[in-house]
Formats: sequence, C-alpha cells, structure tokens
Amino acid sequence: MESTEKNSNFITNAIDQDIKNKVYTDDRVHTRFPPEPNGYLHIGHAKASLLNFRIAKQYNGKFNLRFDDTNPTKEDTEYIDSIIEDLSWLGIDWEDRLFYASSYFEKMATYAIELINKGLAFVDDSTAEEMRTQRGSLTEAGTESPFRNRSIEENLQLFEKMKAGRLPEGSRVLRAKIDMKSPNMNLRDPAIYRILHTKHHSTEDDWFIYPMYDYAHPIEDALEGITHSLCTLEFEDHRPFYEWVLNNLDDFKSEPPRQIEFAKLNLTKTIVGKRYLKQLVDEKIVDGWDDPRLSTISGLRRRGYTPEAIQAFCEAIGVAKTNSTVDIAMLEHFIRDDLKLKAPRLMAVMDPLLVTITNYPEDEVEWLSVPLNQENPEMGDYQTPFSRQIYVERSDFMENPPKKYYRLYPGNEVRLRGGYFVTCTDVIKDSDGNITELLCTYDPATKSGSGFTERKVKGTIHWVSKSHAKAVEIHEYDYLLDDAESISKETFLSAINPNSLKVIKALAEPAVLSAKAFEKFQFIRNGYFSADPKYSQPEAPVFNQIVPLKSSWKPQN
RNA sequence: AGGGGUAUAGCCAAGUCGGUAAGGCACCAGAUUUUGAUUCUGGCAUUUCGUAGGUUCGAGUCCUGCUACCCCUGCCA
Repeated sequence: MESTEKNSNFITNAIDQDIKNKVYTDDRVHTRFPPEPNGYLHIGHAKASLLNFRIAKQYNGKFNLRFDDTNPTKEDTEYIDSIIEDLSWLGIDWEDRLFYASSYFEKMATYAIELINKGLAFVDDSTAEEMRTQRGSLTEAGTESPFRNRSIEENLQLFEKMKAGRLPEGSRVLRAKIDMKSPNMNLRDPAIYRILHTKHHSTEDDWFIYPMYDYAHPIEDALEGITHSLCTLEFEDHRPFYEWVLNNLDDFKSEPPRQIEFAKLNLTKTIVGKRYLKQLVDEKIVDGWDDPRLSTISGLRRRGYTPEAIQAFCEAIGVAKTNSTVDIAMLEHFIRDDLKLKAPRLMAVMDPLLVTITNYPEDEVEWLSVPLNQENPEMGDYQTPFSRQIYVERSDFMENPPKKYYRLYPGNEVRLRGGYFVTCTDVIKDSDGNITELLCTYDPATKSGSGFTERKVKGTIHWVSKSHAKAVEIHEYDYLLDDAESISKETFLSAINPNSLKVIKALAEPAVLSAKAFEKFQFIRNGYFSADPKYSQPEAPVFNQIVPLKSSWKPQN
C-alpha cells in the first residue's frame, strides 16, 4: 500500500517553505514532466516523471504531461506514442492535462513582440559563427552585435518577415538583449527564435520560426500555472534567464513558476542517457530501443521489470543535487522484491544432465502436486509429472565435491523438489570422460507431502521429467558495461561487453509452455524470467532472464 | 573577468532552532527453510560528516581559508 512516511528532500523542503511563505494561492502545487519527443524514455526519465507526479500527489496538486516539441528537426510522432505508452505503463496519470509546447507557438510569438516593443529583443543578422565569436569565452567578456541597436520598428518588421517565412533558414535570429559581459554565458544576448523551414509533426507548415528552449520553457510553465518546475542540474545556469523571461512579460508577474534543479540518474554497469542509448540502437549493437539490456523503459518492460519495481526503486534512490551513480543491484533488489509473491515458481533446467532412477518403475508417471508459490498459498497448487528418467542441472552434480557441497555426488542423497529423496549410485561417462548420465535410487517413503521426517537432507534440487520436458529458449543477460571507473560516456562504446546476451536451450516442465508475452515466473533456483513479446510464439515462449536469484553459495577450495 | 553547483559508510541518502550521525542497497555472521532463495536476528561512520583552522559548554549544521569533482562559450533540449 502507501508508504507511511515520505522521505523529505530538498525539493519538498523548498515547497514547504513556499507554503509557509504563502507564495502560491491556496498553497497550490503544480508540476509537469516535459519530454522532448525525440527519443525513447529511459530509467532517468522514470525518476524525473515519477518525482514530478509524486510531488503533485503528495501536496494534492496537479501534474501535467507536456511535450516540449519546439524543434521539428528532431521530433517525431513515433516518440510521442512511445512516451505516452511508457508513462502510462509506469502508472503516471496526467488526467486531462496533456499539452504540447507547439500549441503555444502563437502566444510565444506575441510575447516576443512584447519584448521587442520593450526594447528587450532584437533581430540579429550575424551568422552562427559570428555570434560564437561575439559571445566571448568563459573568461572573456563578449562583444555586442552590430545589429543590437536596431530600432524597435525595424525589429518588428524583420521579426514579422521571419515569421512569414520570407527570410531564408538561418539568416536571422531573434535575440534577447541582456548583457554581453555577463559571467553567465546564457545571459549574453541568447537567441530566442530561429528560422526553420521544417515541417513540424503537429503544426505542420504553419511556422517558419521556432522558439528556443530557454525562451519557450518558462512561458510554457507559466501558461500552465506550473508552480515548481523541476529539471536537471545542467539547467542551473539557465535559471536567471528563465526568471528574466517571466519578469519581463506582463502576463507573468504574479505567481511565476520556480525552477528547481536535481541530479540526473546514473547506474553502474549500464549506460543511461538518450544520446548514448541512441548510439547503441543506431549502430545495431542492441536489438532496438526495447532491447532487454537497455535502461530504456521499453527495454526494462520487455526484460520483465514491473512498474511497481521501478516505482519502488525511484522512491528508494531519492533525489538530491549530488552527482551520483546508483548501484544496479538496487534496481535488481526491487524487481526481486516485487516478483517474490507475484510470480509462480516452476522448474526449468538450463544445462541438463540425465538422471535415471534405477528402482523406479519403467513406465510409471506420477503427477505430483506442488505449490505454485510457497510464500503465497493463495496461488494454490499445480501438477507436475515425475518419471524414471529426469534431467537435473549439470552444476548440481560433482564427482569430487568440495566441502559443504550439498548437491548430488556419488553416495549423497538429495531431495528432488516436490518429489522424492534420491541417492547417486553411479556416474556414466562417454569415451572422452564426459559425464553423460547419473544413476540414482529413490526412497518411496520420502515423497513430498507424505509427512516423512525420519531423516533430513541438506540439498534440494530442481529437475524436469525427461519425457515431459519441453525445450524452451532462454535469453540470459549480462551487464552491458563493466564497473570500471575508466569507462566514461565518451569511451563506453569500446567498453561494451560483447557477451551480454547468452541464448540457452533449456528444458522446462510443461506448465510454462502456455506463457503469454510478459508473463513472469521464478524458475526455481535460477531466477526470475519473463516471456519475450517479440520472439515468443503460441506454445513456444522465449524467456528473458530478468534477474538471477541471490546466492550465498561460494565453492570453497 | 570567469560564473554556477556538489562533497555524510563500498553505493544511494536523511539530517528544521547548533544538543551528540535515520533509512535503503551491498556485504558479513547466526537461526529458520522442500529454492545455498525468501524470512528472521545481529554486525556494519565515536581517531565520524572533503580538508585546515575558528566561534561555542557543545559543530555534519555557524564563520574563514583550502582541495576535489560536475556543469556552462548550440540558431539542441
């Protein structure tokens, strides 16, 4: 259910202050998540969107979804669809508040004219290179554009021509007139409108000019009545301009939104960040945006992660201003935790070794009744077939076991989960010395559920009846990257783990065959698995390993 | 003439007015266990909060100086 106590963080502290100071009418809180539809969402977006959504909820406020579609050269409706799908799946609810920055284009242009009329914006003919030179450097002041002091009248006329599409792309730009000597580069007369004769996915051919993010964003926020505009750390330097825009526009004098910045999410052993994910997709290093190895929302979903696990993870990592890298083990913890009671627990053998139970009748088949999830009795029992020949995991037998090896070895007795105790009597090898089969005997008195308590056994292993075993393809994943500190976002491509996908032909008990896409199981002692939506066929599921089970078993000497 | 940020355990992270370092992950013990899982119990910052000083009865919190790391010179967001 609901977590009883919310962790406080610097953002809720700031909101609490605003409430104390009565900054916003009725102590209202209104947040938003403003993705640009130019790619797929990843776990970092999950953090940001859930943060905004939760804060709104926590203060009985409102939350908007807004597509920041101000750059038609990069954006596409494909991304809009995927973003809506991913956010819905994550459990985020924007009710009827789905907005597009592009629907404010007319108003933004009107506000630009207001700035021109106030002498706060001018049309610049300088080329991009000239502007770069004018801007100065981090340690040197910039110089003013020769077009900076055009008359308001001329600026108005030129801006109108830009807007009407009568000026070529890139030929002019509308700039805010602030301070070329500012130590903050973002205040050195930033461009607020550029000419782009590109078809926009939504406004199509209506516009020839498009607003820049720094200009558009405060207006979008203010128009929607946003109170707390949460964004990532790299925008800290942009905040003064955000405030400049709102301060200089008459409509936004009262209760302007407040920008608060937080740190992006990084994860160990993988890469987060749209730009890098796109590289992996474009260079076909992975199987599309929803490759189960990626940190995209669609990838995590396909891998088998649940919204609940991602929500719990995002809550647990908190939010702060420290640049940090969260251990991927934390993400894995939350999917195990979520699936623990939800997933039926069945048996599948990844690397089969044949076992013949020599004292078990040739043609007999017993249907054993086994709980689907011992920790969740409500799930009930199911039937699984047992017979004279079974497969066990090759790693569950050792001819010369180390100390504290509880599994099968010559002379040792183990429990077959849901079945009987068996004792290994013989090892059969081929001419090369490879083990091809084990001979065991079973004790009929030890049947599961019979109440047998006379002796105990240290090890319980999983198995599958040979004649009932179904071949099932398993995709087992390793991390995309090492944990090495030497890996940076610039060099990560060369550090990609070439063996991150391992395809296994496993043998599973019959019950798994009916698995539908996204259906999840625990394969006992192996981990959590989810039926892949792309490769699974009716009665022939392909499973993605979501995460292995934890194990404290370490072979010693 | 540079500016803006951040430093609390292996990893996240809380720490209102200065009052004697939450929680989670990971890890380590032990108990339970028909999964070496789960569950449970205990351990895990007192030459301690990047560092050196200062103020104070008392400092992670206040002051001063250092250091390290991140961000900023798109007509991207």
